[in-house]
Amino acid sequence: MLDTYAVIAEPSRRRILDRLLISDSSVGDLVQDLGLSQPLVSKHLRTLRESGLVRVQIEAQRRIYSLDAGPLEDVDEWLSAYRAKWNRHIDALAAHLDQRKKSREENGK
Amino acid sequence: MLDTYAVIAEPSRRRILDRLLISDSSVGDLVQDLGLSQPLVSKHLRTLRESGLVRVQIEAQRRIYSLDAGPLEDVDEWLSAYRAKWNRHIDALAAHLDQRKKSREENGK
DNA sequence: TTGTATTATAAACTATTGGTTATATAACTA
DNA sequence: TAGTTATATAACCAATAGTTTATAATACAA
Repeated sequence: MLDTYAVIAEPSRRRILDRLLISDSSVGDLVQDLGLSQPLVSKHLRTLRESGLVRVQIEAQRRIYSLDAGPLEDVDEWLSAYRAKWNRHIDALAAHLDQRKKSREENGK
Repeated sequence: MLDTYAVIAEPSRRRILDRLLISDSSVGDLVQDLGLSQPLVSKHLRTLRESGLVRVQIEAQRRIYSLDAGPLEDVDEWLSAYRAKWNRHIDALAAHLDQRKKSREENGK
């Protein structure tokens, strides 16, 4: 079984998740909207199901899939340690631009 | 070339990033601290370098690697759309617990 | 220059995975 | 019941990726 990181590494699976973010949908809906083959969608849905990112609800012959964002929280938590870093990056950029601006102003003086 | 999602899907690479979060370090440092083979570390560092997540600084025979969290911002942005969902999940849980508490209080009354 | 450290690269192997095609399963419909 | 719709599964293929072993490249030290 794939962990959450591996599951979201696959572009088609992210597209499926993004689609389910809009609304619950059947396999057929996903096939239509994403332009993927039905077996492929079913296969991706299986791994999404097994990793706990989606839930199924049987409705006659259809399976209605819905999002469960829960597992993504782990990824978010891991990312949080890095958030400070790229903010620092932005801060550095801002300082740099600020410096340039200051220089220009002084030259224009 | 692997995209950011694929790069962080690999556990050893996440360990390398986590290590670089603490301090810049040479390849040898990483090999020691993570207990991975030197060629493996070098290979992972290559993909990390190519995806822009680390930077190298040559210092004599050593290569000092440092973190660049920038690319992780894309992942964070993608995740942000889902944040509301798991918050809703937490809200639902909170509401549930609240309900239980209320019930207990009423029973105790 | 010769030897030693440090790191990168090449080659090869194995396992895994995304994808397709074909088929089975199950529920609805006429 | 027979046919149709919706989905899952199996078998297979091609490509890729992680890992190891062996070797090359580069800089320092004696």
